[in-house]
Amino acid sequence: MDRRQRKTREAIFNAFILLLSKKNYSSITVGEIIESADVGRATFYSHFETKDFLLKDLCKELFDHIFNTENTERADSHNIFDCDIHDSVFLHLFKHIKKNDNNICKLLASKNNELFFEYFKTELRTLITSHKADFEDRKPKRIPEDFWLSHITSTFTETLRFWLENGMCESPEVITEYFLMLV
Amino acid sequence: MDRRQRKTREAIFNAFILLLSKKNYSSITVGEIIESADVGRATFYSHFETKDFLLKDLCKELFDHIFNTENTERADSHNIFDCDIHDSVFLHLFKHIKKNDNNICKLLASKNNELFFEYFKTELRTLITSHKADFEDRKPKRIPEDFWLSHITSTFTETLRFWLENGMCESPEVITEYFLMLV
DNA sequence: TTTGTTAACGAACAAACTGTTCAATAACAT
DNA sequence: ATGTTATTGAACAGTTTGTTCGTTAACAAA
Repeated sequence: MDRRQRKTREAIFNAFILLLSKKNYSSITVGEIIESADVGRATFYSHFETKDFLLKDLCKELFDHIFNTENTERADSHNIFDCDIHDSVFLHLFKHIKKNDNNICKLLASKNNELFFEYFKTELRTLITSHKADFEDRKPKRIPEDFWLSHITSTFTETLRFWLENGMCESPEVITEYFLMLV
Repeated sequence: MDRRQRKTREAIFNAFILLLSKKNYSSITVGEIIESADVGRATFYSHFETKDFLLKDLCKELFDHIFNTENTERADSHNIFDCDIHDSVFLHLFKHIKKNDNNICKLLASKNNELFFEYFKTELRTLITSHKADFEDRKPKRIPEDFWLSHITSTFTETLRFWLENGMCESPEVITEYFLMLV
C-alpha cells in the first residue's frame, strides 16, 4: 500500500478514535473527523464510503488483530497458552486486551458507543462457538444451544465492561475467575 | 391534557413506532415522522425538543406502564402474583410483556434499536436491585455486588431477547425457568 | 352563544451536514 | 525523466434540522 494512503488512513483512524473517546458516535460529523485528521474532504471519501464504513473498518482492524493473534498463537501450538486447561482462551483474551494499551479499552469503555460493542460481540461469538465444547458440562440440559452460546458471549462482554469501567484494577486472572464463576 | 394535544402526541408515537419497526432509529428523520403522523413541523417541535427526546418519552410511556403496574399490583397485595415465592416477579414481567400486544415486543425485538434496550435495562435494573435479596443465595461470594446486579439484569434482557427473536413460542413459565437456570 | 385561551398549521427560513465533482498539485514507482 | 496515483481545496446540490410567525381552528368557561 502506498505510503500516502497509509498515512491518511492512520490519521483518520487516530482522529476518529480520539473523537470517539470524547463524544458518542452519532454526534460525530465527517467535518470534525477530517479537520482533526487534517486531510481533505475528498480524501476522506476516497478512503471510506461513509462514516459507518469507517467504524466498520476500524473495528475490523482492531478486533481482527486481537482475535487473530489469538488463533495463530494457538495454531502454532508452542506457547504458554496452548495448553489443555479449557479456560486459557479467555484468560488470554483478557491479558491481550489489557496489554493493548488504551485504544480498544478507551472505545469499549465508553458507554455511548454501543455499535462498537456489537461488532466486538460478533467476533467473540464465533470464537466462543469454536470453543463451545469447553462449556458442555456447565450447560443446563434444557437450555437451547444457541441461547447458551449467546449467554456465554454476553456474560463475557458484561464482565469485560465491568472490568473496564472499574479501571481494570483486578488482574486478568481474577477477572477470568469472575467470568467462569458466572457462566 | 387538551384533547388536541393528546391526539397529536398519540399520532406521533404511533407513527414513530411504525417507523421503528421498519428501519433503525438513526435513519429515521423528523420529516418522515411528521409526514407519517400527519402533523405540522412546528407541532412536532412544540411537543418534543428533538428526536432523541421523542424516543425517551416513548420509552418512559411504555416502560413506566409495565414496571409500575408491576409495583402497584404488588403493593395492594391481593392478586395471584403477590406471593412469597421469590421468582414470581420475573414470571409476572414475562407474562406482562407477552400480554401487551406487539408494541413493546416489536421494538425490543428489532436488533437495530439498541438505545431502546438501554432504557429498558435501566428500568429493569432498579427493579432487580429492589429484589436483590431473592438472589443472595445464588451469588458467588467473591463477586462484587454491583457486578452481580449487572449480570442478573443483562441475563434477563438476553433471555428476553432470545424469547422475542424466536417468536415467543415458549411459555412465560418456561422462559422464567430458563432465566433462573442461568443466573 | 359569546369570549378569551391555547393548539395546530404551513410556509418560509438560516444553518449545518452529506456526498460528489473537478482541475491543480504533489508524492510515488520504474 | 516519465507516467501513475493520491491529495488538495473549493465549489456544488440535496437533505435535514430547528425556529419563526401570522392565520386558522378547537377548546373551556361564562
